[in-house]
Amino acid sequence: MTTKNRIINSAIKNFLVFGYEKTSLSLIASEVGIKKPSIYYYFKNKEELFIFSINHILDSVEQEIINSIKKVDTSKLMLESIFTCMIEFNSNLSLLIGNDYNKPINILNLFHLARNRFSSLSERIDNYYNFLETTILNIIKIGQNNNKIRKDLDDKSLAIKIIAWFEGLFMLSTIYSSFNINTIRQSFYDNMWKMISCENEYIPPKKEKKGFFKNKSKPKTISLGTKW
Amino acid sequence: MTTKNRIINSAIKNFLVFGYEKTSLSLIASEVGIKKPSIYYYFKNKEELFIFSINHILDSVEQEIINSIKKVDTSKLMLESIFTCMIEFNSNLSLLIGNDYNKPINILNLFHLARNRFSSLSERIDNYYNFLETTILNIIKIGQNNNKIRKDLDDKSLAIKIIAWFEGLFMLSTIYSSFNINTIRQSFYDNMWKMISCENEYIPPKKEKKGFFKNKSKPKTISLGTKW
DNA sequence: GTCTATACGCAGATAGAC
DNA sequence: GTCTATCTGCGTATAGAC
Repeated sequence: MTTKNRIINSAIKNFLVFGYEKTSLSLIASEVGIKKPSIYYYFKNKEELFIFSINHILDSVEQEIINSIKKVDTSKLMLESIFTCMIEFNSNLSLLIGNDYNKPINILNLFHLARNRFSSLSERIDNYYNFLETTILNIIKIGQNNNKIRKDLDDKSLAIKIIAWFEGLFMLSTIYSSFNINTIRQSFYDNMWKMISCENEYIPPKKEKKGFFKNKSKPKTISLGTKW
Repeated sequence: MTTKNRIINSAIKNFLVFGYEKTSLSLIASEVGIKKPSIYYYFKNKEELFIFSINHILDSVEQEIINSIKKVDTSKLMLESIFTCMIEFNSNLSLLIGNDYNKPINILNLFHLARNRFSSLSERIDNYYNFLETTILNIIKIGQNNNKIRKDLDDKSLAIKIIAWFEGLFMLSTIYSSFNINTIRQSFYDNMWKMISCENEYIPPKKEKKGFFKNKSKPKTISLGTKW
């Protein structure tokens, strides 16, 4: 592994854990086992190192998603493989960070900072989400054509919704300690599929008239009490 | 408005836009129209000011959610009012930031930083999500009892999923410029309700046998091509 | 390529006058 | 309560030797 690569690795690690400002070049240098001025031999400044790191992460995750989709051939499995891929990419980043840091990692955070600070990264991140959106949209269309995904759901807005769902889960797992993504990932995906797919076997309740929900009849008052 | 309140307002504003490190006390002071050492009269240090600000935000949003739920009486409207409340709280923060900054705000970012840095905030944020989770869970239970929300969806995991969904939308709107939350908020909610509610009028396709999806029969190969 | 030495600026924070 | 003046530390970045 070249010095340059070791610098990049350490940079990604520290940017993920501490953010941009709090990551110091001295820290990166000491982790790599060189002195601070040596970093300037490879990168013009901190900004260039950061931009390089983020681009590197985005290139990798896009490539992994493309590869993983190719291995399966149903819309259900394709969506699942994107989901798995995103989770595993996250896990790999966690691994990169190592056991020393047991703080949750949050790549979205870094993306947000990257966007605000550097316009070139703003474009790159848009490209990434554009790629995700188009990919998922196409999978949905295939699923709808094959009668596997509900046609009453608008494809375009469903695509965005799925992305938001995935990202929201990652986000939540880093800011809500009671929530562990690994314990629910399978049930989450199954449940999501249940909602969007034609395999839905829900049988409407028989005690209510079918028109009930459409009427503007005043529903029973539901006490929210103080219990919760 | 007291000096202390003006400091807090400016602090929230700057922490939201620039994050913790990049927000300097000199900047806050100059915005408020005082000198830096005056801040130390009200707050022990930068850390205390930050912790105070985050607690202030969380208290406000919790209160707004509690108030907004009380005004409606069906599970559909309750969920919708939580969603609306979260969106409006976000808009209010945008307003606070003012037109000068047209960068998207992202409160989740700040929560993540807060968690990692200060353990008292870590607890406070957990409390907030616990509150959200319990509130939504109870609404779901009411909805399921009244045959308005699908009973084949697990209530507890649905609650988490809804939170992830909302937060994911906010997150996405700040890191994906093609996506504007305001243009899709109503269709998003309607669509979500379509997925979780008993009002689902989806009719399974007639050309396929019902057992088709359950068989492990090899599906047609779907070419992903290079077009996308 | 990697180092030592060092410039420079700005951050958080304090002392003490008014 | 608010200020001026000042301390201290650490960050990015550069010059130039080896």
